[in-house]
Amino acid sequence: MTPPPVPPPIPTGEEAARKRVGDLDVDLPSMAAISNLFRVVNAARNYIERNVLRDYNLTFSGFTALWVLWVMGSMETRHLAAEAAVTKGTLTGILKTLEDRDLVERVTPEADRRLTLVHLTRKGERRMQEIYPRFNAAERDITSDLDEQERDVFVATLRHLLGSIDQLEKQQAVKYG
Amino acid sequence: MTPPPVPPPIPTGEEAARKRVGDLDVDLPSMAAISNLFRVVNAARNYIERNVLRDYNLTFSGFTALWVLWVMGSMETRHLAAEAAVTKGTLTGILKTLEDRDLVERVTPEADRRLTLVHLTRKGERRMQEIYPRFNAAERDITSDLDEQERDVFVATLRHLLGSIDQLEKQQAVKYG
DNA sequence: TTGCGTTCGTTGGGTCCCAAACGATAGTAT
DNA sequence: ATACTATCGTTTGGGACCCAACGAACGCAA
Repeated sequence: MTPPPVPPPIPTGEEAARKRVGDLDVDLPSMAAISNLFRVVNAARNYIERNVLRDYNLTFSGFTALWVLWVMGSMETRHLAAEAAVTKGTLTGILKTLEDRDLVERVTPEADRRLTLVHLTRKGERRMQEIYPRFNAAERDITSDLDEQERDVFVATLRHLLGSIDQLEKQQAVKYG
Repeated sequence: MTPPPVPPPIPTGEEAARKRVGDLDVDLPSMAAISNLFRVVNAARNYIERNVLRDYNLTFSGFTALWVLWVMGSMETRHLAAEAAVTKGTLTGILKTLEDRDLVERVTPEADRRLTLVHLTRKGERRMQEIYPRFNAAERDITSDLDEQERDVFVATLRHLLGSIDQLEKQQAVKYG
């Protein structure tokens, strides 16, 4: 179906960037890696939002919260925030939106009244069963042009990077903690 | 310290995700690729914001706009928006912030008074010369654990994905355009 | 020249996002 | 009991973000 055999295009601006910083002491390969990383995520996010989430009036963040609850089950706010990679304050707003739409519910456990337990409602559960196949189809669309090996290597590198950044954060924590 | 919590602090969730969707007809490798992709970008963005941009009171978006102007020179709003991967409306706000700080300036060309030309001020130029080396150092931090080959393969795959998503968008455009 | 479709940047409304401050609650040491 | 301290989720304030709607400006044709 797709004709173009291989050579991946160099994104607009990469050339200009090379020229501009040519004089300075700049590591070009890491610049290419990070800037293209952000480009890909922006494009992927837009694609998924427009082709899937839009139909359910969900933001990417809202979907992420639902997904975490769906996969891992009911959990406390702070853990959900960590899993969804947002602050507690942000999550409060996201949950408010989702709760207004009856997709999640908050419960205060009597054992410790500081906590808030969040869980999917029936409606939220049904909604996820409806959405996730389409979400995954979009994920497949995006990666379907990679062969099996390229895809596996890609995932391995992503995990590698996650580990590296985690190490960096820990070093910072030691310095300033 | 925290007593043993009811929902265990889950490391990554990849395992849980596999279990949860195990019954459904789901493509697990593409799920791993996309979800880890977003994880990495969240982590990288946080690292850069906290360790570099924070010192200059700049958001990631603000920096991106400055960077595009720095690398590619003065340009019209709609092009800047496209390069920075935000909508025109969003850019209006970003530019307002940057202009309030005298980092950029807006000029209406007489030839076509609908347009707005944006360029870096002297201060903006100096600021970028100051920031970019540190920004690039952070990029290097993040990728420094990859060997040369792994890094190059990674960049090639990112370009590959960019091309794929671009194709997908074009197909949508044909469908609905 | 008057009208009309198009192309700009901006505005408005709702959501998201963070950091910091806050109030309620819980645990512990006086 | 009375403080002190730590830990929750929420609130607040400023910015970012999208989309849809808007008005100004343009270009062209009747």
